Amino acid sequence: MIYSVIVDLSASEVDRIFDYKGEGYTVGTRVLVNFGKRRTEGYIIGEKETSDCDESKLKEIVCACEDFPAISADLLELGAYMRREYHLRWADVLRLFIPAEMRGNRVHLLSKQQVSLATDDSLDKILERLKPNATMQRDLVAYLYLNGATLAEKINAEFGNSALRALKDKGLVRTEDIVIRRTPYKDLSVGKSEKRTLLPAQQNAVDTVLSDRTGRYLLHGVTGSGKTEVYLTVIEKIVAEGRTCIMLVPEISLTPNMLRQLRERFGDTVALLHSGLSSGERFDEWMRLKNGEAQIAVGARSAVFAPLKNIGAIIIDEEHDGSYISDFNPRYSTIDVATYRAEQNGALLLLGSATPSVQSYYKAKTGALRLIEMPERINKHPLPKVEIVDMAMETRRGNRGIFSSVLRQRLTETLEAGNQAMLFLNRRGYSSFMMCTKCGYVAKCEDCDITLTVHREDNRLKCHYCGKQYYVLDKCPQCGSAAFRQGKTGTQQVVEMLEHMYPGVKVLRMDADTTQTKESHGKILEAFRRGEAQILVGTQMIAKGHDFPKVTLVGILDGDQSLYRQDYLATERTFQLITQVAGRSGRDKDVGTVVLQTYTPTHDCLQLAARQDYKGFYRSEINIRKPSHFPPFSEIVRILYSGEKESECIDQLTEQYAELAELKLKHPDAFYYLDKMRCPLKRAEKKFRFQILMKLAVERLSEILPDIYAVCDSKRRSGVQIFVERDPQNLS
DNA sequence: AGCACGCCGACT
DNA sequence: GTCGGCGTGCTC
Repeated sequence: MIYSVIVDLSASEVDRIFDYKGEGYTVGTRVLVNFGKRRTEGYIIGEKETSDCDESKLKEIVCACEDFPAISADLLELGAYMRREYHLRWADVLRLFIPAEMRGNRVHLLSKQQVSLATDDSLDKILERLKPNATMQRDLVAYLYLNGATLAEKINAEFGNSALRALKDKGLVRTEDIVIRRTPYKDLSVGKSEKRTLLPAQQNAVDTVLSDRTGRYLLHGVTGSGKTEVYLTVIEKIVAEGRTCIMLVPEISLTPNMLRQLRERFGDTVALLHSGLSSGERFDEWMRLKNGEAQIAVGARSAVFAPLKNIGAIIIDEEHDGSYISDFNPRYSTIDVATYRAEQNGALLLLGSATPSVQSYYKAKTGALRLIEMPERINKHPLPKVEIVDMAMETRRGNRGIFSSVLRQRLTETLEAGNQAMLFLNRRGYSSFMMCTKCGYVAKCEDCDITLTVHREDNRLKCHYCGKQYYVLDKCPQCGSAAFRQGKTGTQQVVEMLEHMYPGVKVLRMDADTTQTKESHGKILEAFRRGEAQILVGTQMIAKGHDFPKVTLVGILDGDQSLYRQDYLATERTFQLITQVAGRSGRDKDVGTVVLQTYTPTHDCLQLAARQDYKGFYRSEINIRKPSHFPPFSEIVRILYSGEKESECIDQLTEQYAELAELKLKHPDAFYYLDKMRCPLKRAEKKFRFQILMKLAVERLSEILPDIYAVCDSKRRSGVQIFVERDPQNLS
């Protein structure tokens, strides 16, 4: 038999099928092959009787890496789809489908010795066969009789190795190897599963979703409306029918909470998949899904590739979240992948959000998704009251600080009432830049076109793009002056200011700097939940999903910040962020307050976010995007060129741009827009950056995309990296 | 991606 | 004279 093999090398030159000879392999199996002068792993993606190339040239497959096909037929099919849609390499796609450490044989099943009695005789009968003074042996036998099979390591620790050996020699006990499953969050406290009654809105949502088991749904429910309960009930029904489910949450820090709720309900049939697990845990959880021990996969975006058969439901919580679109190779949209898998398996797809992406809501409006609404909070808790504070006014009144007088007052009230506050500022570090007041010099990274951020803790300047660190300047390298002005306040400085303003009040900070170790995330959140601090200061990452009953005040220090993004998603991201952050306030019985500080208090987006008026926001946004042909009325495609030599990048771009211009001439109605330019981020990690941007007609996309991808592959020069992105989320 | 082959500068 | 730089080409 001839097998089509993809070698596990990520390079465009070898991104094609190589034929090998072999007997008795199954498609989807990972194999070892001799390739050129060396040996590498590969994936069998097909089999055939004859090869297109000279069969005498074909080598023999060395052996299989595992004794089962690691990749199922439908995942191979998904891989082919992703390769076509996103212009990815086979190897990069296939790697998504297996635990990383399976490659190179770096992870194995963990097996341990287990000790058990070798006879069914009664305890007295066994003890008769032992000498009265063999106390250790007698104790051990009694222990095994009472506790059943026990791990050898435990027996050895408690009874010693010689007693065990003696009993084994007598044939009274036996040892055997058993497979130990490494379980993530083993000691997560799991409560009793109580049968909850659904509220009418929840029941209605569940009924609608289950009315068509192959439907596509968008569940639009305000924060606190009880979407999770809807997900759990749907999963319960689907699993009861013998089918499997995938439940996705936007980021790793949210998985423990979802895992707890799933385990309460479904116990061991839940497996967790995300990149934060240890390699052993990830492998074992993957194996449990693969061999059917677990039927429910929960995790961040990569869990969409869970090795499940007969999928009945794929649920994506907080579907608008940017983390569902991977930002670098292999780049894909989790929602698209989920849609494909749902289609393949005849499963239902359920997207949920309090602030759906404009894209998804548009799909709901035009019929591609069925819209389900839950407009009220559980128990009719009112949404938090949002006060917009005009910071320009504050400045005129002489307050140049980062806290408005309103926020200070609310903060004081909150602390006096014994409640907690969260302050949100999407800028980490101490201050955003260091600038010479004499000549205007601003410290920048040597390798990137990025302004360096001041970090006080270790007194360094850091590049937030590549992470490179520099000593803090004592004099200006340009003019020698020692007079510096510092840029906008970051989270570190906010904490310092708060500690000064409220002596004795404990403040916690959560941002990329304080969450570098694996568990620090959870630890900070737990400490805050337990009330060990009264104020939590943080970036993006405090905005999502976490429930803090004692938080009654949320302060958004710089509500404008994400509006300054120079792309069409700026408003959408700002609206989502503010609504999400505001949703953290007043989740218990107290009415929450949100103080939103801004220099543009009349901006539509902020006004609508303050009223939590999603539909108003959607209407205003769609009215802007339609005439200007922005998504969902087009699809943006970007080709990014980067390389250390500026001229090589320009040459490569120019050549391919000419081909695209020709393509546009041939299909004028497929292009709304085509242009080339330097990227706003001119240089990153020593590489210059240029881009071609296109806005394409959605209905012509499937026809024109292969041509565009072909252009990306043509006339390639070494030294220039080319990266194509559909629907880029940031255009830096 | 790797590893070979192949043609030009500074050294035991 | 050679050792070794990395440019181009190939891998079933």
